[in-house]
Amino acid sequence: MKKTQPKIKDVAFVAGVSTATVSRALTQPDRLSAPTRQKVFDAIHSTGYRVNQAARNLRTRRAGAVLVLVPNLGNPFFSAILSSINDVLAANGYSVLVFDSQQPGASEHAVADCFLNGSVDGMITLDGHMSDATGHALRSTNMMQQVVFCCEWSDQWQLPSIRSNNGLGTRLVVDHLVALGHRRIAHVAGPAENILAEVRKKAFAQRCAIHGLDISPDWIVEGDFSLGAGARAAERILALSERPTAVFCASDAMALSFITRCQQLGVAVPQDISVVGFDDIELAAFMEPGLTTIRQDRSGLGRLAAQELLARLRGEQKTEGAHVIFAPVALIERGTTAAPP
Amino acid sequence: MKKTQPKIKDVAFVAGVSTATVSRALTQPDRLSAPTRQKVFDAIHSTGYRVNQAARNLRTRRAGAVLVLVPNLGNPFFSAILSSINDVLAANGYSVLVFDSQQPGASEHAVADCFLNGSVDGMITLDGHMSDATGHALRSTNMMQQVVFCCEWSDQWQLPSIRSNNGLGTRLVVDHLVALGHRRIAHVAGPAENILAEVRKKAFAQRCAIHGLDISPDWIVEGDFSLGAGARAAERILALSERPTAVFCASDAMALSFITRCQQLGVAVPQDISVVGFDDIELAAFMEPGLTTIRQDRSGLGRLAAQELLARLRGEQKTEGAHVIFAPVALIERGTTAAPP
DNA sequence: CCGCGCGATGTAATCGATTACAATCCGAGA
DNA sequence: TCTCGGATTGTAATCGATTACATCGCGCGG
Repeated sequence: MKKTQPKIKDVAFVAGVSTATVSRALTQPDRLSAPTRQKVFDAIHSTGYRVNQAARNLRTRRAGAVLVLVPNLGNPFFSAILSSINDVLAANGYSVLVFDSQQPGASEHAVADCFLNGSVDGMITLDGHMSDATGHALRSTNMMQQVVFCCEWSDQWQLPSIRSNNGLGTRLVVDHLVALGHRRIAHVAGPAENILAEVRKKAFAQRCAIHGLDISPDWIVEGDFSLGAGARAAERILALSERPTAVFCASDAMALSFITRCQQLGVAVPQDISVVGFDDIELAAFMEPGLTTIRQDRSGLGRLAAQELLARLRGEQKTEGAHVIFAPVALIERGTTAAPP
Repeated sequence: MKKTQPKIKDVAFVAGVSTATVSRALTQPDRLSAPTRQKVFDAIHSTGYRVNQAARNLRTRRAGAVLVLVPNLGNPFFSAILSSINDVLAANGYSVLVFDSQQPGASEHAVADCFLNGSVDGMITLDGHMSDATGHALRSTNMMQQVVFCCEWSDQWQLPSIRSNNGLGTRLVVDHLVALGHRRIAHVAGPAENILAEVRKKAFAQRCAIHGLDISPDWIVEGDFSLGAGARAAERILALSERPTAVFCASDAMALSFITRCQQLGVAVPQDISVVGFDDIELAAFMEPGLTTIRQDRSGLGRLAAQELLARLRGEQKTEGAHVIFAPVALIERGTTAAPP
């Protein structure tokens, strides 16, 4: 049993060639004659050689890793996206380093400790927030070219962004409810500072206006995408004197707990009130009644983001600045919407 | 604006010291005199210096990264654990590299490509399966010392393992149901080859026997922890001529869809049938009725696993071989259990 | 006053792979 | 026959930090 890992020199010795030849066999096999290549591969197998990544990284000034910033890793919506990002990057020889950006100061830290010291080649962030400090640090090291937003984004930084068509999704919701006959529609929004919350809220207001609906300010409730927020919103909305007949929740999690709270308060869904979510998490199909919602193509979002980043890492980025790709959305009609009472 | 990142040599020049001194300021500040240390830190700030990880890794033969193998990244149960693993490791200067072990051949690949070439220092696996090839590869490179199981485990490899007290959790479930008066209890198990499924199923049978319950083989249904499996199990169990009055599902996801399917088939929970889950995912508290279940300390599991690994990376492992730590579980009584009809 | 020991710092070897440049060989064309 | 070009392979510099060892200076006991 060997004490130490074999190095390229050992392989070269066994194969009877130089270290340069071994290295070339690894990185550009075409440049070697067939017999030499074979000798080297045999030697690699017989010695059990493995390239030392640290050495390779040092020399090539690459890291072979990508940072993925996730706001709240525990949220299943994000982890599905992470999963598909991981698949694509792994298939292309990149490792995925994850960081939870909700950790206090984690985002700064992650960027500082991983990006600037060269331990990652690029970054995909699912978090639309990017502090000035982080942004400037990235810019000053020319790393801005290797950052891609996914799902969320920030208008402050001109960066490529893969996102669902939130405007369309919202319009589909409003149109669906209006078609059913609803004219009093509430909206449980995401947190105020969130770009998705903002876009969906604005699209909701616009679409309602187009249909000539009169939306009371009381019907717009701010949430935070979480389960708890849906329940709280239900209490507020059901307590209103002029109660809406339908609710558009900006996330499935909120829609879910909204419905639960309605049931607990003796309000039937969809008979008394219709509810629509956003995301189409797996559970939406497995509740009773099934949740009517907007499907986001989570694996597509992750895949596209990973591919966009890969293209940039290869130096193929066509467009400079912001390059926005919209992933498709679709209305999935299930059982939580019906005609108003 | 600088073209290139400053290196240690540049800092040394600015500070008027040698590179060795700068390096020492970074890694063992105590060994420097106060004024020198100050000079170096000033120079580091003024140059904007960042250590090059690849170079450091090469020299120190460390990677500063840990691999986490997750079966199905999209599963929120795992992502919560991943999140706490991440917190602990990040706080200790390690990056977290994730891999989805469900990718075909990914597990082998991940270990081969990351572990053996030195790009990670250790591994936490949430997947109880470890192929012979992987295990032997780890052993042959002395990497076995730096592997920790979390949640799931394998008896084949004598490795430290952090797990919930599955036996106790299962006993709590059975005792609870028996105390309510149930004597005909079904079990929706996990997949056959899964260690958690096996342990819970066995504990279930044993505890039922202790209570003198006669469990029909028809009442033991194999699932796979997923939402779909719960619905299918419900169909099978409700169709039985001799129907059980309570069901213990090996995961909350299965319990949830089991209940949904019951409702769809006109069977009331808990009036007609009681249901208990396992995990206590966040949603369990937000459904109606609330899901009675066994709480697993997900963040504790992740934290303990990370700490165990850190101890081993520091070379502090006390015990050789298998070191099992049990995380506490607790019965959370909500609304899906009641006395039998 | 000498020399020992210790703390602080510098010099240079080292980690292991990549790659610019040089050397060699071989066949084709003049 | 000689030269030129291309394909193949070797030599050695290089990436940037760490650290063994050497050096220096200083205080203190003998």
